[in-house]
Amino acid sequence: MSRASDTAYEKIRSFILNGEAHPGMQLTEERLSEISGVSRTPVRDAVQRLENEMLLVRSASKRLSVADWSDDEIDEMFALRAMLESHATERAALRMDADNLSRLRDINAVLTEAVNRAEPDITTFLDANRQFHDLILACAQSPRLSKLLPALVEQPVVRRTANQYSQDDLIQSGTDHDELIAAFAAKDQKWARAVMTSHIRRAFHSFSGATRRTADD
Amino acid sequence: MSRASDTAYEKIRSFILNGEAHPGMQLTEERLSEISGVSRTPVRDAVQRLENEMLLVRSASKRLSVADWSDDEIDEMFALRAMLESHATERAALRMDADNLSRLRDINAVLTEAVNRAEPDITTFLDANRQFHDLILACAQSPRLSKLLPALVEQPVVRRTANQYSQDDLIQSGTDHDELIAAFAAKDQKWARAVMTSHIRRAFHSFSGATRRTADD
DNA sequence: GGACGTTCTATTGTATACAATTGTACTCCG
DNA sequence: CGGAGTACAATTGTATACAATAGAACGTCC
Repeated sequence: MSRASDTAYEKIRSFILNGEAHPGMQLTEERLSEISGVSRTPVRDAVQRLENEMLLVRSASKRLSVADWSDDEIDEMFALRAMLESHATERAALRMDADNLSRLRDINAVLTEAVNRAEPDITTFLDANRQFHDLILACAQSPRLSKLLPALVEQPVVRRTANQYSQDDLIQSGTDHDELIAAFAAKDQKWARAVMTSHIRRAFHSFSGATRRTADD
Repeated sequence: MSRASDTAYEKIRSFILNGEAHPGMQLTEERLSEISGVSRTPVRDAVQRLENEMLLVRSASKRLSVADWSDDEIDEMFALRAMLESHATERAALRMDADNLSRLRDINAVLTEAVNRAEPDITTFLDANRQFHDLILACAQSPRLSKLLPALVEQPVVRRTANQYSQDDLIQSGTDHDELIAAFAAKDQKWARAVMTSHIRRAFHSFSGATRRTADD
């Protein structure tokens, strides 16, 4: 989109994700306009986008507030993401070419290096991880998927997940990616799909295992 | 959303769907503002929604045009819809209560009556069909799905599909719904899912069989 | 005559002012 | 003292005017 609209989107998004806003917190468009430094018009564009990603919700009558996700909703998000991203992977396996395959290898080399240090570099991991998944999505060549998936790969969850990861988990991520690359190289759609599914399901359990300490523990 | 914004959405949508606009046709915001009778501000809201549904696309540099779907994109849409709606059905099967079950029965009674006439009433069929699927989606109780699915159930395709249907196809739709109701009554998630999947896949083949006559005919 | 650059026009993007709606607090009556 | 009604405040929705940008058309220079 446009410049001011984009900066508004970025600013508001990071305002929400960097913990400056707590779930359920009410926000007026004017407040968001102050935060992002642009007028309400581009703010409204940004807000609509964030509503689609369900980072913001329009409560009762048109009042905006920061979304508060229930455990069930987060579970659902992982389930949907697993479904759609596995589907994307299956498509990508069919359409993968040598160039993109080698790009995937390069990206994962960076990722692997970052997590194998004595002190893993989470930021680099997150960045490379996103690049990796984005490239697969691009290779799937499905405009629909490209529109739907990003709304499911919410940073808050991904980030919290990564922070919960042990170093072994992080390294396993790199290994999963290696196997995906192998599946792509073999043009084996089913294999690729299966690896992606377990990759995401593991992330899910890592996340929910680390954050759900409801009754016991 | 708001009043003007909604009327803009409706007007533009029907402008596109009722064949007044041809795929690829360029549209300015001002033109859309004339069509819908409101100013550009609410038009832009509506446009953003229609972009999400991919009825409109922002070409090259910010110019709006009516979407033109390739065969591959339509295939993909059915595939995604089958996936997500089957998932919704599985969730709904778990959460279905007696009230909603009886509502489904009522809706399908209307549908069945409409398609069993000498001259099937397509409009009533479409309306009842939409209500049926919407209610299942509501019973799935997943805000995410409720946000994602509608963008995949584009009227243009559904409508064209229905028009391609033979009367037997229409009647079969009602029968599918009956079986779904039975699966819900039995609280059998897998059964419900399977019926929904084949319900949508059949619609897909009915559609693509009737409309894909690329080389011949 | 063709290609590049420049001006002009069409279109989108942004800000601001105003209208409509919703929430809130206060008062007045029972 | 409580509740309904009403005025006021806060917030969202809409219109319009203006700014920025992309496209097209024209002219000039080689």
